[in-house]
Amino acid sequence: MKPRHMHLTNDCRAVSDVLQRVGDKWTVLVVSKLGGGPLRFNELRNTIGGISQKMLTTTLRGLERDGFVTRTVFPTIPPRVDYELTDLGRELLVPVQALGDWALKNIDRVDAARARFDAGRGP
Amino acid sequence: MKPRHMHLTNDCRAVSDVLQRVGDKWTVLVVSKLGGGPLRFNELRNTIGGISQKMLTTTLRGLERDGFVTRTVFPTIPPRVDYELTDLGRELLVPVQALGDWALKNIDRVDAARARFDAGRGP
DNA sequence: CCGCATCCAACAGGATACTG
DNA sequence: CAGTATCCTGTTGGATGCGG
Repeated sequence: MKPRHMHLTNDCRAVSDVLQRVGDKWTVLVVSKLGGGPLRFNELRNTIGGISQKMLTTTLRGLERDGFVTRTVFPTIPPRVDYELTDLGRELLVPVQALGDWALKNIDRVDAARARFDAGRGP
Repeated sequence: MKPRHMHLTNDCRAVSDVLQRVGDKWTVLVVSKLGGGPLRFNELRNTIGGISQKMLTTTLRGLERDGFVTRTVFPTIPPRVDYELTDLGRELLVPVQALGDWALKNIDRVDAARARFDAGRGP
């Protein structure tokens, strides 16, 4: 006998799940780089700049697990691994970019608010 | 002599700034509750459920600093504090809810991908 | 009622060194 | 080249107690 509000808590889980993935330090950057087409591990590493090997691996594993990117290994020597957005990943990019665009358009207002807030505190 | 790419790094800062705020544990929940109108501190605390006093305070301060909510103190005894979305806050809600809706619509696909991924690893 | 201060556990994330 | 393993740090967030 499932409570009728079950879907509510579940929905919250779903939403904050996605939001936290989007909010972590590198995911959005990686996904948007992959938006231009498939890239190899080190191509990603270089075009991003500042990301550690560990975090790139971790981020990509998470994205792969959630079905946002595919990982293709070419068994050559030296090895070569391509990462590419799935359909799901490209669809995610739409609302995420909308949010990004909003951020760009309104960052000045946010910065102004911060300056105002900090001014009323420090001195 | 500012480098011509300056705005690029700045843009990144702006975007990841907003994304991290949105991605933290409670911000979106708080903002969406406030979407229905102003609420007092403990009203928020109760309708959310599971948030600690400390985190609610921290979250609200951050939102206030960034200009997303206003904080109104009524100097009564006992004190009463109302929080309300600003115009900026309400505008933020638009792309954020779009992302939330996307999450709800696609959570099944994500869960399926996770199940597939985990199945191919454990045994 | 509102919120700050403190302590503490858990985790995110960076640097480095080592493998196939 | 593309990882895995290890260590170490800062930050996040929960619990509790005090104060206006």
